[in-house]
Formats: sequence, C-alpha cells, structure tokens
Amino acid sequence: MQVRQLHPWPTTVAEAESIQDRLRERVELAGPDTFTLVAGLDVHYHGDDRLTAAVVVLDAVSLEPVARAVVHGRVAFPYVPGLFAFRELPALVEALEELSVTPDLLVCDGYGLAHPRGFGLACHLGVLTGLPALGVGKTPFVGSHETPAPERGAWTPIVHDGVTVGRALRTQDGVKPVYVSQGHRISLDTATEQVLRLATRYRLPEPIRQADHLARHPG
DNA sequence: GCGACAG
DNA sequence: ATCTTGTCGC
Repeated sequence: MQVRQLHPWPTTVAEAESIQDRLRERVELAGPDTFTLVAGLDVHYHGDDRLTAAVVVLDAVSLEPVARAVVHGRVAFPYVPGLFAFRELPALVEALEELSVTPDLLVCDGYGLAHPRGFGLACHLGVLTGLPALGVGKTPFVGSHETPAPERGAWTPIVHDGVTVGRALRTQDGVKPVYVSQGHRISLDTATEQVLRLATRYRLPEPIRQADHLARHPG
C-alpha cells in the first residue's frame, strides 16, 4: 500500500512536537464500525539502535493471516516520552508499504489520543495512511482512571484534562487491563469493541500478538 | 524543585 | 524496549 510523506523528518524535540501539534488537527474521531482486513503492528529492538518492524494482516472475521511484512532498520529518534512514535515510524511505514493488500484498520502497539499532546503513534500512523487506527497500551500513560471490574469486557474511562481520551479495558477475566485509545477515523466505542473482539484468547488483541511474534522471529 | 514518563 | 530465575496456574 501507499503511505504519504506529510512532514520532513525532525531532528530536535521541538520539531517533533510541532509536527505532532500540526498533524493533530487532521485526526478524525468518527469512522466505519466494521472492517474486513485488520493489521497489527509491532517493533522488536536489538542492541543499541537496531530494530525489526512487523505488520500482520488478518481477515477480520476468521482472524486468519492474509499478508505480512518485515523490515529491519535502525531507531530513528531518541526515546523521549511523548515522542516514542518517531523511534519506529519509518520502519513501520516501510513495512506497511511492502504489504500486498491494504488493511482497513490499524491496531497499533502504543497510544493514540491518550497522549500528552493528543497525538500518539496510532494517530500518527492513521493520519499518514488515511486509515482507521486505534492504539493499545500495556501500561497507563496519561490521565487517570478507575480499575475496571475483573470480568472480560469491563472498562472505565481514562480522563485527561477533563476529557475522555481512552478506556482501561479488561480483555480477559482476571488479567491486567489494556489501555485503548482512538488513533484516527474511529469512535471510542468501535475501538473498544474491536479490541475486545480481537482479543480472543489472550490479554492483547491477536493482530498485535502475531506482529510481535513475527518481529521477534522473522523469516 | 523533583520524579515519573507509551515502547 | 531489554537485561533475567523462579514460580504459579492452566
């Protein structure tokens, strides 16, 4: 698939933050509520600055894999909380461009709206591709939330500066919640519903688990 | 002011 | 993210 180049690559923290502030205005918080091809994206790090990015596309109904791509690269930006996306964005974009099919939902390993400037990795990938995107975080990042009930499907809102920016969602009975937020062209209800539907057996949704597996064991 | 801070 | 043993549970 094709991915647009919407900005020059930042060199400094200030440049990266200004890109986020500018692209944030392009985020759309509504979109389709059914999908046919869902992509999971993840990155595995090795050594000082080497990384492997993987994308796995699943049939949205059967969850059978239909396409995959792996790209080896280097960390593209130092790790700064809030600017995490810039570390792995180029490799993830390359992997998406290698795909033989175009997914209609990106399930990203990280945050979307639940971000200090309201523009996490899931928003960034959504805006660059124009595709619906959502973020799944494994630890709380911004805002505050109550602990959801222990049953699968239970959730509580994540509130930041008085605004709901995501949900803490229990994807299996008795497991730690995951943190769901909108990336682009998706409602919070739909993002929650998709994460729950895609987390068939484990805490994390299948597309992310399979991308994680592929990034760790390429070839 | 200091620490904490997605992965 | 990654560095790592044991341990608990299915």
